[in-house]
Amino acid sequence: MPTIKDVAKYASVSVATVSRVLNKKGYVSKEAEENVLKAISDLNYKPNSVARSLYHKTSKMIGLLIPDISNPFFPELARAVEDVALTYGYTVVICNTDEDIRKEAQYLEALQQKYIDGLILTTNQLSTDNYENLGIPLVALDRQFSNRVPTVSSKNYEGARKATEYLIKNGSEFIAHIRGPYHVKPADDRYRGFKDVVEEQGIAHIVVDCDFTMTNAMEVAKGLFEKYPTIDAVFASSDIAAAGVLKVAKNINKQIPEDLQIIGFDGIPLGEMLTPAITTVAQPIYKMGALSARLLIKQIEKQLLDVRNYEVETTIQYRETTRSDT
Amino acid sequence: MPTIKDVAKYASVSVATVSRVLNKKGYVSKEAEENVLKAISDLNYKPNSVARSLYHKTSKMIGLLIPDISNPFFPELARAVEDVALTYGYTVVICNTDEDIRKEAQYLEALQQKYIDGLILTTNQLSTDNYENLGIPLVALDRQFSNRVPTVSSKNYEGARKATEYLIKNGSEFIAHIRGPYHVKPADDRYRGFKDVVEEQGIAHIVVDCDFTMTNAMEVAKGLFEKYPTIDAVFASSDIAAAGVLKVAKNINKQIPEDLQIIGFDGIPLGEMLTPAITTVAQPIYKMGALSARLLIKQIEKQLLDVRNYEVETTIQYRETTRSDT
DNA sequence: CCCTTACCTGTAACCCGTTACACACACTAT
DNA sequence: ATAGTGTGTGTAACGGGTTACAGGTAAGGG
Repeated sequence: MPTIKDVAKYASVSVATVSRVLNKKGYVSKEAEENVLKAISDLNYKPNSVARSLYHKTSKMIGLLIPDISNPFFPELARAVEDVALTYGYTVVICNTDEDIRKEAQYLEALQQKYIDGLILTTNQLSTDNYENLGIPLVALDRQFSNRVPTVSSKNYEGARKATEYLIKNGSEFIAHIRGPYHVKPADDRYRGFKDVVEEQGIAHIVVDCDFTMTNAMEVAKGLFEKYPTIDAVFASSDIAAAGVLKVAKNINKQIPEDLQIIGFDGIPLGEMLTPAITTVAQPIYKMGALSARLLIKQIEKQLLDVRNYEVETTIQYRETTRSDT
Repeated sequence: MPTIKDVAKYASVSVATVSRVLNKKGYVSKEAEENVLKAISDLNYKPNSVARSLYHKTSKMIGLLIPDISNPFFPELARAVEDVALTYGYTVVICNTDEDIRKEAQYLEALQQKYIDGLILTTNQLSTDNYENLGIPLVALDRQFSNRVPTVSSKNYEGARKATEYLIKNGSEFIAHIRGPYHVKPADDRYRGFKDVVEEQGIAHIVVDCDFTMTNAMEVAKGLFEKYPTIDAVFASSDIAAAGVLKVAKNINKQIPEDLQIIGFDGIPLGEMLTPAITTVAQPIYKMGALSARLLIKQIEKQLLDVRNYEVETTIQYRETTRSDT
């Protein structure tokens, strides 16, 4: 690979002139510029971005910390981040943290040593300081953890309310909520939305815990239906959980949506692939990912943020696991 | 962030000594070592990997070029690559190429400029030279493209044969094959496996094309069932396609597996989530990803490869879209 | 004709590690 | 006493860019 020195020699100028041409900075005569340009193309010269990084202390790389790319919620998010990053000339480093504090710390250290330009966080096991001390721009995606960090999330509370109200409107009288993990903000908000509505309207209800896996959701659902056979609707905190509920319900021959309504949350593609397709409170996942990437890059490029916190709308996707459809 | 000079000053030694301690190379007295170690921990010094990269022309980063992370086949692969990479101290840069020649070229250039240490390729739009000219270790994953490049793939031809034979054994007499894109080697091999079996056994069959999306699969399946209502089995080249077929079949009230058997290929988690769960020719996806990462890192670290090409076994996951189950 | 200003260019320091090389010392072998 | 080996340490060049600074030329104004 040719270096800037080779180009300089070939074009009979100094490296400074080459650099000036490359960066379109400072004065360069037309003649010199042409020579340099020709040298660059003749030698097929590509500036070395590591050397640039070293000097500028930036890397044109951003990190995306997610719990697990194989959780179907994240690929679309990652895709959006990557798409936006690419258009601005950034590359994305994906880090699966498994919500493990040690892996997270390990990644943070590695990324910092590489002069990573910014971080999108959908995970926050470490204390806030650990992130802020990195001294680089951050965006919290889906989960918020500090009011100093710009955040992109969706209206989880409202979405949960809408879902619950919809189930009730369709005639359900005993609703189960399968909630997500406790330390996760969206799961808490969805739970609150559910609880507030059922309590306001005096509807019989039950809440059970579940992690992010479908296997767990199936176990939980099985136990639920055995213990409370009269449950006539389930609001699941994720589409994965809803899919698990659906599978169990079909196995025990419940008619969907006649005997049991199911509504999920997230709006992942899986929901539509199932039969019956799952009604869900959809978040604009791609949009959230893209938005957070833009928000991050804006910070990196020292632009002022007009809005620091985005709460995007959720919309109910009316599909086949709920009755009536308006 | 402290630099090696700060550490040297604090420990009253030269930077060379600090470097020697860091890399455990050359002679260092016990006393000096202790001082340096103390300085490192007192100052919380972390060596700057960009500077290291510049000198060593390596980056401890590997690139993973995939068509699209939101295609459910890839997250598990990416996850495996990332897990292995992490244990060897590498970070992974994910590149969604969309099978687009220009995006691929753009990534290749960016990665090369960053001194990327190696590449795992599941995509090959560019000509072989473009990859080999990078002068870095490569691994072809899922698709092979040159006998100079170590490859990890699964026995697509055999898997397809097994699937087709299984459908026939279960009594199907008119089998459709929904094949994948033409330029993709695994799709071709699966097609050949299917064709050879139906021709050997003189079974009525039809082959139709389809891309990687479920929407397309649904369109294709709809057309197929309208035109050939007597089709009694479908072998789809991917689980996504199989899911599309299943959905269409259920919509037109075909009894699965009584009226119609469906078998997919890949073994993505989705297959199990559906009801009925899709019988599929499963590839050990995680294993393939992990294997290719190890293969790549071995090359990067100049170890000799005892085996250069891995063809992993496929296994039929007997589930609910096929009859009998042995 | 002198001074200012715009334009153009090169030298060298800098970013932060790594390592070749030189030098110094202690000890053994001859 | 002298050469040779193993230790221990520092200086400086290097990797490949960027840029402050110095210095040079030409044009325009007074």
